[in-house]
Amino acid sequence: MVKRVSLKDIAKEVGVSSALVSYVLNEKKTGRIDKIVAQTIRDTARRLNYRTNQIARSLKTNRTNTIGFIVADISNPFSSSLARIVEDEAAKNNYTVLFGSSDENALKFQNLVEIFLNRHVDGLMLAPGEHAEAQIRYLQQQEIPFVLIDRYFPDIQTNYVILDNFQAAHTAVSHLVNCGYKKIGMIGYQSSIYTLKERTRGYLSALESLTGVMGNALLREVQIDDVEANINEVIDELLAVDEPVDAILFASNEIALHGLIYLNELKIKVPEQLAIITFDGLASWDLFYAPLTYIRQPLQEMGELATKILLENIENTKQLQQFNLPGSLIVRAST
Amino acid sequence: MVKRVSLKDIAKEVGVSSALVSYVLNEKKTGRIDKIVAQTIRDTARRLNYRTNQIARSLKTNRTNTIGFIVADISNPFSSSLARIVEDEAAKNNYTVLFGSSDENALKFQNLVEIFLNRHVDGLMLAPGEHAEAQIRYLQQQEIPFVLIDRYFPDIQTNYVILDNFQAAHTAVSHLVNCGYKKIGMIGYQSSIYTLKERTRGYLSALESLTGVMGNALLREVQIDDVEANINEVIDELLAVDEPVDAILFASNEIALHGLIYLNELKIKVPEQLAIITFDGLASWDLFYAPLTYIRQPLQEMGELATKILLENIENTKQLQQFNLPGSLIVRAST
DNA sequence: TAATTTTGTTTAAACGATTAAACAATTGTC
DNA sequence: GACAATTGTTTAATCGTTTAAACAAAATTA
Repeated sequence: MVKRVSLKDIAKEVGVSSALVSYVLNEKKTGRIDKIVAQTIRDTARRLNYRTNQIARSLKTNRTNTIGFIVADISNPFSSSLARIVEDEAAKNNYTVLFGSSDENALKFQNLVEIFLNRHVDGLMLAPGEHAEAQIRYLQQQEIPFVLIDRYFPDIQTNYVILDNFQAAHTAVSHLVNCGYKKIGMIGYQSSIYTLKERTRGYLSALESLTGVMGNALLREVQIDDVEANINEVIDELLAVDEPVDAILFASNEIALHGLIYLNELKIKVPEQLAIITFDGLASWDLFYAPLTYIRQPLQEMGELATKILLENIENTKQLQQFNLPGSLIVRAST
Repeated sequence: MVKRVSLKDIAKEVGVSSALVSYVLNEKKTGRIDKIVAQTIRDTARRLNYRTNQIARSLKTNRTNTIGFIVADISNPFSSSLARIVEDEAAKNNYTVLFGSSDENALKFQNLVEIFLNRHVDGLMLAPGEHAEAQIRYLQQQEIPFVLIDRYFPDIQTNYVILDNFQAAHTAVSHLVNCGYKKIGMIGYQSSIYTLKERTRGYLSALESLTGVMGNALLREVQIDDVEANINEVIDELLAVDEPVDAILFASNEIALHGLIYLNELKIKVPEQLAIITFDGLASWDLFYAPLTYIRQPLQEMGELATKILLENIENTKQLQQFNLPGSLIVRAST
């Protein structure tokens, strides 16, 4: 690689000290520096195609202008859309984002945190999976700025931005009840992640208060790290019985995707035979003959807000900020 | 933030010089260092939870163990799948990947390259859009290791890994002809990107050689940065005429997605009225009542190969490596 | 036993920036 | 004209590593 131009190279070329070059290029002490000298320095920097060595700067300033973002699964549109929003928002503030995907694997999550800390990110944005509590506590203890997104731990006081999952599930069930569906099932995740648990809690609570049905006879769960493993099976459990459900709430785009594929196979008619409602919008919902009714998460707002909170925490330690954002019900053809 | 433990802290604790600590932790001069001292150093490092300051190391070694990857659009599953593959492959070799999404915007692409170079990435993996030639030439001139993926410039001698787009399009058309379709249209991108042009060239060439049809009367193009802008219009041009096409080749998952949504609106029957074939697999193709026949790109191989080439180029400058990988035809219900 | 080699460790410079403090030259004040 | 204030610039230390070179002590050789 060609040797890069340093402050010293510019200084030598112009005939001044490198300190002066630094002051000029960083626009410090602007009042005191000779205008002509300053302009010469700027011109020379441009001519030599000078580019700040961020590594050296970071070493001195102890700031990298970098944030680390660990999503649950980068190949899920929920994560990748969020990734883009956060990247754009960070870029506006002169920050670069390092991404990592934990794939719902606690060890991978931990390794990514390690890697990011080694690289001295200024802060972390995290969508933590199961068994990440210790890691989160460690970050707190080290006073490393971070914000949780999409997921959080009720037992740990942290910054977070999440969907109000309880309310969202409640809204979904309430909509199905209003449409006249009587036997409403749900397929959620078999996971201890609190925000996901809130979805099933919202479902159960709504069922009870709106239809008087108690218990979770119609609730089924799939593996979070391998939805396809038992999705068909649980759908069969809800449908291939004497009194099948007449509506299903899917707890995520991923569950809905694989669920619908199986419903296609079964040639179930939506919404005549079975109504469908799901969490998360997806462009491809419109590929299905009955475009899905869904709970829209305010991704843009979540991403912007989480970035804002994180950057504020990096700049100066602030009060805890916790946001439960409302989802919105988008009614379409499947209910 | 809590002050972090440095080599010096360990050295003080153990009562040796920080050089010795460095040698031990990096396993250099292993033969000469006293085994007991070495073990004490390792134990102390662990006890104090020492973590290398990569910033300082990078400044000295001029290596960051980081690569920058600029994709065309991180929210497209093609890009995000590739991103995950490259991330995993890089991690195996102890590299971290910085991602950026150019969104087919030459300026954004340029800015991302700048940002990555400022951060001293050791190399770049790029899916360049239009007007990126100058930038690529600059990288060459600066002798910065890089590899192009998915796209390349025939006029510039670089490392690249791409799909054999000409052959893939040829295969697609050939399949349609074999199925008995007579009037085969294509919707591609209105773009000068060479690998995309190759798709239309493959289509035209196959049409000519297999059916004797010359010219591009049935070829339509949509905007690459806004597919939805005119996709409906061009579909109308192919269908709402006296002799409509009986098959369409879509040049990407994105075009196919929006195309199918419109076909759903039009209540066109696939494949009875119209056969569909597309580039790129997508889990959601199965949401469509007639799961799509498609050209599968060897993503895993592309990602692994490109990473391997890039890392080889970082370690030591190697011969140019150029790969045109074959796609595979996955025949399903839409043709 | 003196000279040499080996072993174990330290010293010190370097990477490229930032920045407080020092300094010289000029300008202003009384 | 002496002193102070301002202006413009440089000096030098520092961030936390790496690593060649130096060095002292112990072991080996002659």
